[in-house]
Amino acid sequence: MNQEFRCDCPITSAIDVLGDKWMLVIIKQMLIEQMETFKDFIEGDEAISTSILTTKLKCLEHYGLIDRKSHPTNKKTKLYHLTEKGLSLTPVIIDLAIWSDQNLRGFNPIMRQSDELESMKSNKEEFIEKLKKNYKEKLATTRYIKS
Amino acid sequence: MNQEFRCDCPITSAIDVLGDKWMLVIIKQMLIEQMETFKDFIEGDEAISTSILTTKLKCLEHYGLIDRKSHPTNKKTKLYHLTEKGLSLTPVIIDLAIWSDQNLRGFNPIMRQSDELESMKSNKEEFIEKLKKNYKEKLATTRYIKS
DNA sequence: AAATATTACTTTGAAAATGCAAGTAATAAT
DNA sequence: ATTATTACTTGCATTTTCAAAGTAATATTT
Repeated sequence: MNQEFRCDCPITSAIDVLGDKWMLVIIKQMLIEQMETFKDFIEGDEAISTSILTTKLKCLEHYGLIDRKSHPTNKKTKLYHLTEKGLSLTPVIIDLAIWSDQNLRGFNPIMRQSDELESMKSNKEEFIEKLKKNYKEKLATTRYIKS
Repeated sequence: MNQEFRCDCPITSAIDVLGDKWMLVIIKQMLIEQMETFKDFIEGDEAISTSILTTKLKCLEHYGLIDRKSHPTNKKTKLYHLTEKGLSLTPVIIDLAIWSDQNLRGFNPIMRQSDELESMKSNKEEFIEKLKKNYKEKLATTRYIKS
């Protein structure tokens, strides 16, 4: 978060913020896997450690990609949700999914197959809009009921 | 390049390969700034060090995103070029450019303005195809003439 | 032909980022 | 009242990054 940017290139600046092992993974977990609490992330397949999670959540908040609210009924739980700025990374996430499906299967044999990949490829823009709409709707209704 | 992948998620796998400060920067430098030699990268605005450059070029080659050829007339120069696999990251690069332009200007005040950004946003698919075509055409003709 | 410069590296060691394990404070459940 | 859960923090080890110096092959200059 200090000495933030290497140069004046917009692409490099994006990588200065998002280019590490965790920032985009956390955004993906929120957008696609509906994760919203500290516990959700800790228990995720990617197995992030608590210290890094704390650091990265603060960084995501610093750049305005997520917000952090108290749970309405459980005071010890914090809820992390994507902001519009965070949601606007959906195209990047989807492009990475498509690219990975087409170019990384030979390197990661256990990579899972998704039924959504065909729809992603053929109607990318539509898929992106659906994902974003879906996220916002779930936010507006029943998200934190599990806790 | 060892213990490569965290889990079976395609998006996380893409980040396992591309999620660092350099992999996508180098691909951008090749695609947009027509860099192709070791020296080109060393002298770039991002100021990569020689040891990291060596490591990252090897990694990019390992995943088949670039290839490495001898210069046809200068034997001490190696030429690094994007493969089809590498070129297929163009959508990711463009999405990052658009996102950065819209969301990071407040954090990096020196970020440069590009005339191409409007065209990127309004005709994304077309812009991507043009960039790729352009890259291939330059490769086929006059690239390494400067050396 | 000899000396110098260039290119693409490798090596070394220090600094920074990552990550594990243990601990803590506030709240909730039993 | 005791135990469990959640969201952290702290300390330390490991891994990654990276600057500086060195090297080997080739090219250029004198």
